[in-house]
Amino acid sequence: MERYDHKAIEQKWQKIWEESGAFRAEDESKKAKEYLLIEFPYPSGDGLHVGHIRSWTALDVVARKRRAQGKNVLYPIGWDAFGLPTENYALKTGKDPRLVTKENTDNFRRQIKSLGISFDWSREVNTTDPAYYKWTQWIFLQLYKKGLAYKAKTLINWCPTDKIGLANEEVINGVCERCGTPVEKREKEQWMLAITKYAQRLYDDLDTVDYIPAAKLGQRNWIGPSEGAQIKFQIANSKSQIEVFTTRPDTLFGATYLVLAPEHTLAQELAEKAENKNEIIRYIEQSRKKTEIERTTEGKEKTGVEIKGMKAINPASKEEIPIWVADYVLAGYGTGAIMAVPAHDERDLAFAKKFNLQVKEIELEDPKKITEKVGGKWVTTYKLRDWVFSRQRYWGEPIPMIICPTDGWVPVPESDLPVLLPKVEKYQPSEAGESPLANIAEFVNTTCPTCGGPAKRETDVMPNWAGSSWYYLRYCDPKNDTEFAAQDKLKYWLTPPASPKTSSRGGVDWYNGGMEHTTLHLLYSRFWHKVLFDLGLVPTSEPYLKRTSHGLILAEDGSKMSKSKGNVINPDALVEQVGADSLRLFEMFLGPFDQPVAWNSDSIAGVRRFLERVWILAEKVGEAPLSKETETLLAQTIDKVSRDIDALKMNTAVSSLMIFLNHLQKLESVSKEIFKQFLGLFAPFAPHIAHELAERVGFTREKWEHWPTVDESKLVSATVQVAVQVNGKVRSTIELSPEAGEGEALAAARADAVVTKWLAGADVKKAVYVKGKIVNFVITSLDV
RNA sequence: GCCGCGGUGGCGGAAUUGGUAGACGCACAGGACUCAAAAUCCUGCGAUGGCAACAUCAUGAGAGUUCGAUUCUCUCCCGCGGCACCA
Repeated sequence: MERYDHKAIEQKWQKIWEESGAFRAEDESKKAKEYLLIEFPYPSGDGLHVGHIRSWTALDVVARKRRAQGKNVLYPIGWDAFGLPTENYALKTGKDPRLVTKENTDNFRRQIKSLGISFDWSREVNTTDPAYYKWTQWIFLQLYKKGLAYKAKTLINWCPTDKIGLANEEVINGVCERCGTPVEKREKEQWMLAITKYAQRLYDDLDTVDYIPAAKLGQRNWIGPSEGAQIKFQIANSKSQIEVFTTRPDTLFGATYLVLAPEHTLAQELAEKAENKNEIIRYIEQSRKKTEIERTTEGKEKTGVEIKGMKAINPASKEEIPIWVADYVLAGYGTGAIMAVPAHDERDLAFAKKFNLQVKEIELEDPKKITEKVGGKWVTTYKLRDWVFSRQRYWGEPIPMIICPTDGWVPVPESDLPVLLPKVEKYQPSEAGESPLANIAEFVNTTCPTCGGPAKRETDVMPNWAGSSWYYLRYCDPKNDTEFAAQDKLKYWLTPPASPKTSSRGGVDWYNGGMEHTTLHLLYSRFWHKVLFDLGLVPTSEPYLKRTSHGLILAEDGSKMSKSKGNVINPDALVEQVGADSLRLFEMFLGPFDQPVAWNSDSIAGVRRFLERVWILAEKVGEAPLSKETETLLAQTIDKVSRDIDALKMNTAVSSLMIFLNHLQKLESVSKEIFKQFLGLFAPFAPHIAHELAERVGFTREKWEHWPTVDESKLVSATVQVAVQVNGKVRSTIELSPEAGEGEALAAARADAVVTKWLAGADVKKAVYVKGKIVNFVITSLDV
């Protein structure tokens, strides 16, 4: 047999798989379906990251195993291609983002194909494709029609030099990433999505899905419901009232001052009548200029200013208390105003101490009774805020709205979708900081769909989160140009076959992605899905049944891989040198899948050697007797590998394949049956070499491409080793039948020569036997 | 500061409900093969003492529960990730 030539073998099988459409999911199938999903990548100019390979290979192993188990598997791939890096590259070079995206996706596609990952390429989607974003826009219109999209003023990061709105990511230590100018806050009318209307359902329905605990907890903390009271404080000698939110109405008697957030509208209004008007206005302006990062780097030192000449009345004690403005109170949470109880709150205490405010010790009231007594409301508030959906940028989906002087905001008629993103000369925003689209008269000027008069298009585009909030739906029916996906196809791919017709439980069977996406992306996507569910457009109330996460791959020194640090591993070179199968196996063997690992090329040699030993083993395949030992080890290996794959414990799955190979290698010859079963287990990890060997040994596809089953009767070996402890320390081991009872075990243990020595002249106070595991004698030693 | 996840040989890591700590792999050392080298194969490989049998110690540190703790509880230290004045 010639030596193992990974290049020839991998190219050969990749061609066969491509030409035969081996991994195409069938929309109509008698087989049970299985929908496996990875987070579709952003096609960056850096090319494929070794971290992509880790996560996609793991689900590829699952996909190949499920197919071998007779499932109709959907394992799709696409591109989340709108976004900042491509746009910034266009800003710098003037190159059309469409072109850059094409180049990058071509490169990614080539790289992924060279790894033999069993994606269904016939369903490839791209968020920047008008045939795709037509439906992203269409979903936005449904949100608008349901009253879930609205315009509101918000503060954005603004670079006065570049005249551009910045993402948080582009603000480094309070200055613009590009030019170093201090970033300001600027008020801007933006499209908002009312995700908070779904807060409680997004919270409660986590009980119906199977996410890793950290992901559920992340979502719950982000939504952050808290129960409490809204209580109105009358301002003395005025008609105005300040409404506060508190989780501790029981401490109402101890409220010795009120605090307004600087952004609170009342702060401005009350300042007008205050004795220290200018001081207050200055404070409000200062805190507005501060970026969030500045606020946080200031540490815990509290700042604030009293509204002088004005008092509020504590509705419980009827005492007059001072009113302050301070930026430790956030406008976006609760009512933007708090009652401060220094005796019961650390932050209030710190503030009170700094400004010499009264600290009043009190007896606690019943929270609900006191709330009712002072005319307050019992409410649930959430940390979750509505989703800012506008970007004053170019490389995103145009928001399909038109503003008409007579009719106001009017949605673009569905028949006119998609609103195409026009080509532009310059990717710079307009002088006023609007999207570059605002510079294109042909785009902006249009007619009102309602009155037919002249009107203007919205020039904001959507954030990247838009296209990724529903892509898993498009995979079910990616070519459909009359609906985002046909109902029967959604039903087939999202509904568990066994579930009752009335059940809305279902979704993608298994979604794996990065820990960094378990809050925002998952939450946004769940929100859109629930809206579509309410409209009767998807069959399930949740998008994903199961969610797992992978750990990052770091550079050898434990830092993040990045182009600027020059520590990025290029998978192309490894595929060339050792082959895709070695690289796949190596990444699976690297360490626990859900934990971060540092890259260490040293041990690639080990998995490459493993593949070569499998290659050589094929020469020994023939007629061979089957020993009890081999039978048991086979059963144990099937059992272990099967369970490990389903739990994503890929490193130990590979290790048990190695143990089995080590055993087979010692045999004179290996029976065809054993080798076939070994290949079955091995194929999902190293598919190319497995198929090649199967062909060479003469297995037809029907004969070997199915998942081996465990013969339970073979799983247990005839004897087990049982450790014998004396006072908790292992002194000897004995061979026992796994069924041996306590009497038999203790007798055998006492008969052991070493144990006899340890027990000589001692009182056995207690003897413990755990079946098949351990014997422990507790003795009082006479030596002491 | 809060939340989450981790800390085990020279290195990556393994250890079903508490039950023989170090599987598997890397590196290293010795041997076989070879004129030689590479590759491959065999053997060894936590630390300390001992020729050895063996003994003692050892899973970040310290305590606790238990016949028995890497695993459970408490306190503390360190690393990584996320959030951050959330009332």
